[in-house]
Amino acid sequence: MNAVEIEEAVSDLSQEPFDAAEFPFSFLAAFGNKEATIKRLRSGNTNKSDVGGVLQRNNIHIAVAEPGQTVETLARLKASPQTERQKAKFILATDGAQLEAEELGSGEVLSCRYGDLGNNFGFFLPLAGISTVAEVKNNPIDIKATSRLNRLYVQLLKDNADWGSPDKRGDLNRFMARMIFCFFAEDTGIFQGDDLFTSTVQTMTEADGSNTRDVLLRLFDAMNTRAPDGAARPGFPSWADRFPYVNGGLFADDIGCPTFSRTSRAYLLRAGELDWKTINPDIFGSMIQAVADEDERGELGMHYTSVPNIQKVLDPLFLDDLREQLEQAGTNKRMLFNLRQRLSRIRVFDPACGSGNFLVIAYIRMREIEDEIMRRRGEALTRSAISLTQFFGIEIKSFAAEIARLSLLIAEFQCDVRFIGQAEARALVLPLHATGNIRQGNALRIDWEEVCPPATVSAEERDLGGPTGRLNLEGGSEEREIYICGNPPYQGSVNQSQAQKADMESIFKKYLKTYKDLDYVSSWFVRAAEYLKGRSGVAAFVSTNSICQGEQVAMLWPILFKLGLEIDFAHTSFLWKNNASNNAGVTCIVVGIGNLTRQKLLFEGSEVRAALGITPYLTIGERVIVRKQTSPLSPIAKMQSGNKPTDNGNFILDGEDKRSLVRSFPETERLFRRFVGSRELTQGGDRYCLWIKDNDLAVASANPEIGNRISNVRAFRLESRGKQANENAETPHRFVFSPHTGGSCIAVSNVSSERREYLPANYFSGDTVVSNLASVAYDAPLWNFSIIVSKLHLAWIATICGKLKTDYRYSNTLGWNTFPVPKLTATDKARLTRCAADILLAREAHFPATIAELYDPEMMPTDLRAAHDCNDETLERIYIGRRFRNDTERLEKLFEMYTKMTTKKERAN
DNA sequence: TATCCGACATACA
DNA sequence: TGTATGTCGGATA
Repeated sequence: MNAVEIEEAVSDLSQEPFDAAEFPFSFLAAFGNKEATIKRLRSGNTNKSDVGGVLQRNNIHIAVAEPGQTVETLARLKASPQTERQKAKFILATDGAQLEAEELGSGEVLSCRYGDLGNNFGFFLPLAGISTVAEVKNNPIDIKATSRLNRLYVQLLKDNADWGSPDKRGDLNRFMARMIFCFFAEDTGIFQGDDLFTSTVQTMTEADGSNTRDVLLRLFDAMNTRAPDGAARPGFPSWADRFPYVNGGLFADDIGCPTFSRTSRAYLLRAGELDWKTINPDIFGSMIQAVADEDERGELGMHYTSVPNIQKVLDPLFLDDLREQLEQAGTNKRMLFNLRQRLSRIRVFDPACGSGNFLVIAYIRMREIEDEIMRRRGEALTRSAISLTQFFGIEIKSFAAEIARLSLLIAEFQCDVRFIGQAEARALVLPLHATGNIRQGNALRIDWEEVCPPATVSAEERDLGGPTGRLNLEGGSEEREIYICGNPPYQGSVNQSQAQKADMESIFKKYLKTYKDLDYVSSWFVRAAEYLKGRSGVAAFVSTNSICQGEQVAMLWPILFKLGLEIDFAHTSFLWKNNASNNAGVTCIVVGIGNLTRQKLLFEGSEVRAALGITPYLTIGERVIVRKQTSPLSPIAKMQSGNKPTDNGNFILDGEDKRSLVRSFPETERLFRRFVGSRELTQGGDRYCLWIKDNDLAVASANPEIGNRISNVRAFRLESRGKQANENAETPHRFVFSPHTGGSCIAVSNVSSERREYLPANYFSGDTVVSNLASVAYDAPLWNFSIIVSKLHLAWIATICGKLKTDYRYSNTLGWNTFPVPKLTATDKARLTRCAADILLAREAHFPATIAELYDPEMMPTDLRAAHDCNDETLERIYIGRRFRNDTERLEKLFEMYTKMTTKKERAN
C-alpha cells in the first residue's frame, strides 16, 4: 500500500461510527496488513497483548479505553512489559472520541480527536514500512490532496464515460487544473473571502449533484469575464460575480464541464475542505500525475525527481554560476543590477518536464537570488524581473502538462508572498500572468526550436552576461542563455515499446547502423546536442548510468562529440531515491553536455574535482572509447559466454533432488553435470543440470520425471517471444547455447559486488557445466587465470564494462578481448602460472570456505592476500618493471597501450 | 551464433 | 522492508 491508499483508508475509518471491538483490526487493515495476519491476531495466536488490547510484534500495541480514560490507558500500554518485549514501535489508546499515541523510538506523541485521525495518518506511516517520509510527514497536505483529487477524478470518469475518450481527456485534465486552482485560490486569499469556492458550490448546488455542472459553468464564465471598472458584471448573479476575473489562459477555453453525481459532488467538497495554501508545487505536482494515469497509480510518484537530485542538475548547470556572480558583485549596485538583468533573460527548458518540478525549482532558486540582490541593493521588491515565460517544457502526458503550467503559477504566487508580501502578492496575482510555455507532445518528435525558440541577445545584453567564475559568455554566444535540463524516461532496448523503438529510429538512423541497444534516454542527449549545435549552451539530464558504461558508450558518445559537445560536468552513479515508498530500481548519473569553454567538474558523492576533460566513462582523463571485439586484441586465451539453458528452471535440480532421483533411477546419473552460475561460483552451493547428449535422449525421455521436464522446456520455448527459444523448441533436451567442451575451464562471474578487490574466478574440471551467468575460457593455460584475478584487470573491467547498479559486470567482448597485455615470454608465463597455482592453493587451505567468504575485504585470509599480492607484483613488473602506485596509474598505462594497439591495427587494415 | 543488459529481482535479517 | 548481491532470458547483431 502506498501513502495515498493509507490516507484514504485511515480517513474512511475515522469517519465511520466507532466500533470498540473492531477498531484495532480495522486500524491495522488500514495500514496494509493482510487479512491472514489480522485473522491470526484476532484468533489470539499472534496477539501478544497483556492489557486486553491488540499487540502486533515489532509494530503496535493498541488498546480501546473506557470513555474519557485515553491518557490512563496509554500509560498502561507504556508500562506494559509486553510492549517492550515485543518491540512495539507505537502505542495507541482511544475511546472513540479522543486518541492518544506515542512513537516509542522517538518519543513523539500524538493527541487528537478520534475523527481527526485521518489528518494525522502521517504519524503512523512507519507502520507500513514507509520511513523515508520526513517531508510527507511534515506536509501531509500533498498526499491528502492527491488522494482526494484521485477519488474525484475516478468518480467523474464513472459519471461521464464519454470524457474518458482520448480526445476528451485533455478537457477533463484542464477541468481538474481549474479545480485545483480554485481550491488554492480560496485558501490563499486570491479569492476574497475564505472558502469562497467550496462554500459557493456547497450552498448553490443540490446535494444530488444535478445542477453542480451548471453552477461550475457559471463560475468559469465569471472567471473568464473582465469586470467593468469596479462595477458588477452584467448578466451574472451576485454569487458568481463575487469571483474575480482570473483567466491567464486557465479559464479561456470552453472545455465544458462534466456532470456530477451525488458522490462526485461530495468528493469535490471534500477536496475543497483541505487547506491548500501550503501545497508544495514540486512534490504535489509529481504525486498528482498519478491521478490521471492508471499505470502510475500503483507506483505513486515513483519517477519524480527529488529536490536534491534536481539540484544536482541545476546547480552546476547555471545556478552556481549565478551565485558566484552574486558573490563577486558584493554590494556593487551596478553589478547587482546587471545580474538581475541577466536573471530576467535566462531561459530554462525541460524537454521531459512532467509536472514541471525542474522548472519550479529553477524558478524558486532564481527568485531567491533576485531577493538577495534586492536586499544588497537596499531596495524593496515590488515586482519580480523573472517571468514564468522564461520557462519552457515539453511533456507527453496532457494532465502532467496541465499541472506543470499550474505548478508554475502556484510557485510564482508563493514566491511573491515570500519575497514581496501577502497583500502585494494577492494584488499582483490576478488576472493570472502568462505561465510557462509547456507544450504537450512527444519530445522526440516535435521541433525543440519551435517550443523554445532561441532568441538573439542585444550587444547590451551580452555585456551583462556573467564573465565570472566558470561561465564565459565573452566571444561566445550571440544568443540568450538557454539551459536545458530534466529527467527523461529510461528504457533498455529489451523493454522498449514499439512506439519508443520508432522514436529511436527517427533519431539514430541517420547516425548509426546499430543503435538498437541504446537506452531510450540517449535520444534526449542527441536531441539536445542537435539543438545546441551551432550555438553555445549546456544541457544536463538525470539518466540511467548505463549510457556511460559498456557497449552503449561506443554507440552514443561519438555522435555527441561529433556534434561539437563535451561533457561539461557529471555526477557519478548514485542510487535513485525519492519520497515514494516504492522507489524505482535504478542507478543514476547526471551528465551535462555543452560547448562552453569552462572548466569541467566531476562530482563523486560529496567530492568535486575540476578537470580539463571528463571521459564518457565519467572518469577524468583523455577521451578514449573502447569498442567491443569478438577476439582478443592481445595473445591471450579465447573466452566465451557460458552455457545458456532457457529452460524455465526445468534443467536445474538442487543437490538433494538430484540425488534422490539418481537413487531411484541409477541409469540417470550420467545425464547430470554439476552446474555453476554466478551464485555457485562465488557463494558455493550444490546445483546440477541435465546435460543430455543426443544419444542419451532415449534414456532421458524414458524417465517419467526427466521426460516431463523435457516436455516442459519444449512448451516454454514454444511460447516464448524470443527467437532463440522458439528455434530450439524442437531440441528441448539441449541448452540453447552450449560451448561446453568437456574439457577444464577458467570461469569468471558475470556480476560481482563492487566491494571485492578481486574478480571471482575459479578453475573447473570438465564435469562441471558453467552457466551463462559466467564467462568461460575452455582449455585455457593457467596463466590466463593470473591475469583475470589481477588488480590490473579489475581496474580495466571496472572502467570499461557495464555495471549492474554499481557492481562489476564482466564481459568477454568488452573487457577481456580489449585488455592490453604485453608480449609474454615463456618465463613470464611460467611465473604467472606459478602465481595462479599459489592462489588456488591458498584458497584450498581454507576449504570449504566459499569465494564470497574468502574475498570479503574485511575477512580476507593473509596467505590468500599474500598470494594475490605476489600475483599482482609479478604481472605489473611485466608491464612496467615495478608495481603501479594506484589504479589511476594502472588505467593510464592500459589506455595508452590500448590506443597504441588499436591504432596500429587500424593502420594495418 | 553469441552476448549485454534490466526506472531490476529477490533473498535475507 | 532496507540492505546486499546476483537470476534469467529477450532483443539484437
